[in-house]
Amino acid sequence: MTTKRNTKQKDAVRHALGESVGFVSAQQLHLILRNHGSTIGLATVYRALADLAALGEADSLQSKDGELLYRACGTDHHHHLICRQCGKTVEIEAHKVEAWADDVAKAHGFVRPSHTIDIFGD
Amino acid sequence: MTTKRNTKQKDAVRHALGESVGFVSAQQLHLILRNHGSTIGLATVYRALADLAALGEADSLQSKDGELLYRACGTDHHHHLICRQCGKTVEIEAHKVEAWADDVAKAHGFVRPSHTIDIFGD
DNA sequence: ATTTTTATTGGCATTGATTATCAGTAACGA
DNA sequence: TCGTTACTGATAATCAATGCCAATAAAAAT
Repeated sequence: MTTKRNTKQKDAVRHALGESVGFVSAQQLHLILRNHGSTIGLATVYRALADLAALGEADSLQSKDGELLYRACGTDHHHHLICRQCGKTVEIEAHKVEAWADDVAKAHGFVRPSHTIDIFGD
Repeated sequence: MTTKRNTKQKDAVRHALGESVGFVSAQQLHLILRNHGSTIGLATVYRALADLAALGEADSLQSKDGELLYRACGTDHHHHLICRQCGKTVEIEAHKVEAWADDVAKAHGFVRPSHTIDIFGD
């Protein structure tokens, strides 16, 4: 079977993501890493971010124009309150709302419910 | 000042959107219209959809891969329960959740709160 | 430690959705 | 009807994201 390997590049992405405040795009992270002397490739940044997101180490959401943005996070599920202007982000708890979402899905016969809940303001 | 004009193309898009069940992309709508004999341009479909969305006549959301999807809708605010497989869509009411979202935003000093709440299942 | 295996990398080409450009067209008020 | 100018449609351009592939470097095996 295929086994994941730990590479310097993935660590670099993980670290850069941890240093960043708020959400960053793969392109931005790539630039940041290059500016810090790394020779990491753009495709690698995309792959690393996808892996981190799959592992639950990173959290992703889509910006208004469809760009995928990432942010380091714990493994607990949570949602965000995001400033439209400065990008400042606040993590929020939404247990009751999540339960509601699951109930609504089940009530309509849907299985494996998931949801996207994000709040924006200025 | 600039005045909006009513054109056959915009009407065609409005109509095709009304006929469609669930969410459709601009590309899909363009194909549908061409298959029905229209010579409408792709760019025009994009412009018409953006206008309709701005007017509140259409509702938009982003698919998992970043594609913008549109759907005709009334002016009342609502949310969606969407099947990941077939795209079937159910409109749902979420007054309590919307109130919660506004409260959370205000509690953190954010103004002009808006939100995106969508539920997915199979 | 050295060799072997193969997941991963990085540069580049490609895809695909969306937007910009621009000359020609048509909506709407005068 | 006429003139203004918003709108259209074809095409080119943009840009995030992915596919491709020879070269590299983790782990495992020796």
